[in-house]
Amino acid sequence: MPNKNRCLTPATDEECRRARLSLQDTLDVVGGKWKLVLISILRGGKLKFRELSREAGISPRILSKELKEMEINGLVTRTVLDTRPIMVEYELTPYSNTLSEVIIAMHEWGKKHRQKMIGQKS
Amino acid sequence: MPNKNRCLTPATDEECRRARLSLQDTLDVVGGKWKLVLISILRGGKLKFRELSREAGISPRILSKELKEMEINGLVTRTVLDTRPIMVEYELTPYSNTLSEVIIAMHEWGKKHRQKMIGQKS
DNA sequence: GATACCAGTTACAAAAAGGATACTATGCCA
DNA sequence: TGGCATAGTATCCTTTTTGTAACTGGTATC
Repeated sequence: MPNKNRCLTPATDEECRRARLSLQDTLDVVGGKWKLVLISILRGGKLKFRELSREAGISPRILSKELKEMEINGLVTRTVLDTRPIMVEYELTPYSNTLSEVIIAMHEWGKKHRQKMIGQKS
Repeated sequence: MPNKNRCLTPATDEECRRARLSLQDTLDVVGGKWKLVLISILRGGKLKFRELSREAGISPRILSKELKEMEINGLVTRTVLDTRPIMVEYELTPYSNTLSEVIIAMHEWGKKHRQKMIGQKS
């Protein structure tokens, strides 16, 4: 029996609207081209600004902007090291681990999708 | 003992690179402002062009473009109904269900993140 | 014939994102 | 003093994305 409202999991239109808002909240925080990629990279351990820039292939200007936003949202910490020359380490916060499921789900899907695409070629 | 490579789950740098590529593949297909939102809406059942436009609050121009890309990627089907005036229904494909985990993970995270943000206000 | 509905498209404008390059400031080393 | 490395910033420009408004074409209705 088909359901009248616009969602499967939620029971009411109101819950449905809220579910969509949640999705959009997530997209506001980790949407865009870089944030999830940066988190994915940092899951391997803290990195310095330059290293991160090289690793991700992202220009310093954009990287700086992304990291600031991620710091505001509590996803990374910024630590200035007392070295010469000064270096800055970026590290994921424990809170960022709550995104694991999202990232892993996207890893998995991308892998399967690529296999599907390759299969279709022949 | 800290690991030398840049990932936790994968064992080698090569696997790590591939994991990141998978993530980026996924972002290529469902990244951007609208695609996951549209899928989320369509999970409640097929909708006509206008309905979808109103429901998502997206202009016809963008909606048309997004739907074309999603059709190419095998995520939605487009069916012209023989009605006056002609209407077109968009429906998720079975393949799009493979994105469930991604969407649900993002729903959940957005919900929790919002609660965290509200908690921090006080 | 005027009006209204549907599914889009077209043309134009605005905004956001991204990239390249050069630059600041600090301090080491030779 | 000059050269190098670090972490960014500043400036300029191009590309991409998004939005608005008007419009096409087909059909029904008043």
